[in-house]
Parts: sequence; structure tokens; C-alpha cells
Amino acid sequence: MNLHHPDTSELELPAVLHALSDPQRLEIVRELAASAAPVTCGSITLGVAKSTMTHHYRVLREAGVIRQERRGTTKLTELRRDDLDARFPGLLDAVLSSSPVHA
Amino acid sequence: MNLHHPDTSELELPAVLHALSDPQRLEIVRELAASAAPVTCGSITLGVAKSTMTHHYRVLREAGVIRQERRGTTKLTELRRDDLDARFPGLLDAVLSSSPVHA
DNA sequence: AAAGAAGTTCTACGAACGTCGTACAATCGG
DNA sequence: CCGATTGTACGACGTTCGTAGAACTTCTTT
Repeated sequence: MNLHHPDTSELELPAVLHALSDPQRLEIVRELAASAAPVTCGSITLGVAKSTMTHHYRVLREAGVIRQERRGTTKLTELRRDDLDARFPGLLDAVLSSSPVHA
Repeated sequence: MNLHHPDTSELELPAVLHALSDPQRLEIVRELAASAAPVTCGSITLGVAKSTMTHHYRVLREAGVIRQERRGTTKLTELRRDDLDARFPGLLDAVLSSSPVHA
């Protein structure tokens, strides 16, 4: 099964905002942003089931927020920073600079 | 019935992003941003029913994106620019500067 | 008072969402 | 080859969402 990634020009703002509007996915994005290098799916542990994680990764990928690539049994995930910045300048920075777990 | 508006410190990023993740609501926000002065609900016409508009206004208000005030039979609506900028710097600008109806 | 205008509330309905468990596929290490 | 690891596919569940119509409230205007 090939992983579909939308082209930069195809990124839609409502879809991106929706992808980022879930606390779990927001946390995933924050962790991806924190580590410069691509990261395996399993290395981010929220309190949810594996299949739920798969679901969240797919939402993020189909919205164009992350890029994923199979690498053996694992899968490397990274933020599409440049693409997002090109298409929606300032958006990702604004989201990431907000207090992670706020008062 | 009193309209509840969350305090600036209570604004939550997921809620704001979710409020902005609907195309109709995004359009409302864009129109509010375009006109400096507060605007009556009915002056923004999308292709949806009145009750649907009421619903969208409520979602935006409860997320803290807009402020509403009764004024006779009409209701004035305005963007909470300052509050949003204070809580999530750059977010609203990034959202508004994206192509309104993209290719 | 009567009529109209502007929104709200209530209810309903189909669609989408977040979550999970189970079963499965693919790959790596011995 | 066998087992362990890593992640996916599928189906199910309860919840939330976006939408609408109809009845209602509130205020203005005549």
C-alpha cells in the first residue's frame, strides 16, 4: 500500500486546521517539531491504542501536515515544515509557539 | 439569555482551530476581518439556513473567536482580534492571509 | 395592536469522528 | 524457518458535527 501525500499546492486550510484541532494530534505535531530528525511512529507514546495512533497519523498525513516513509518494519515520520510554511506562512509557528499544555 | 464569552486566558488552541476548520466559519471570520466595524449576523450571507448560521456563530463565540452583543432585534458581531493575538500570536494573521478561495 | 424583521431554540438526521480490539501483513534477528 | 517487532485494515461503538425546518421570542415600525 502506497502512502498518499497531498502536493503542496493541494493543501487546504480547513483540512490542516482540522488535523491540528485534536489534542492528541497537536501533541504529535509538537513532538515531531521538537525532534529535528524523522521519528518512528512508536516513539511517540500518548495514552491511546496503536490503531488509534495509526488513525491520527493518517489524518495528519492526508492533510499534508506530516510525511511518512516506510523503512523496514518501522515508519519514519516528519513534519512538512517547509511545505506548510510555503502554503500557510506563519501558521505552524503560531500553533507551535502556543503553550503546549496550558493553564 | 446571556451570551457567554470565554475569558482570554481560557481560550484553548484545539477549540479555536476546530472553530476555524469549517469552511463556512472560515468565511465568516474572513468577512468579519474585512470589515473593521462590528457587523450584524444577517449581513453575512452564505448559502445556509438561519439556524445553521446561529450554530456557526455559537461555535465561534464559545471558542472565543468572536464577540457578540445584542442590539435591539439585531446582534452585533466582531472578531476578538486582540484577544486572539494575545493568546495565540500570529495565528489569526496566518489564517487570514491564506488564499480565501484557493485554486 | 398588528405586522414584520432578526435571531434563537428545539428536534431530527445522516455523516464524520475518536476510540478500541482483533486479526493481519511485513520485516528483522537469531 | 521462527519468533518478535512494528504498524495496518477492518469492524464496531458511542459521540459530535453540520445541516435544516418549524415554532418561538424580542424588538421595531406603522
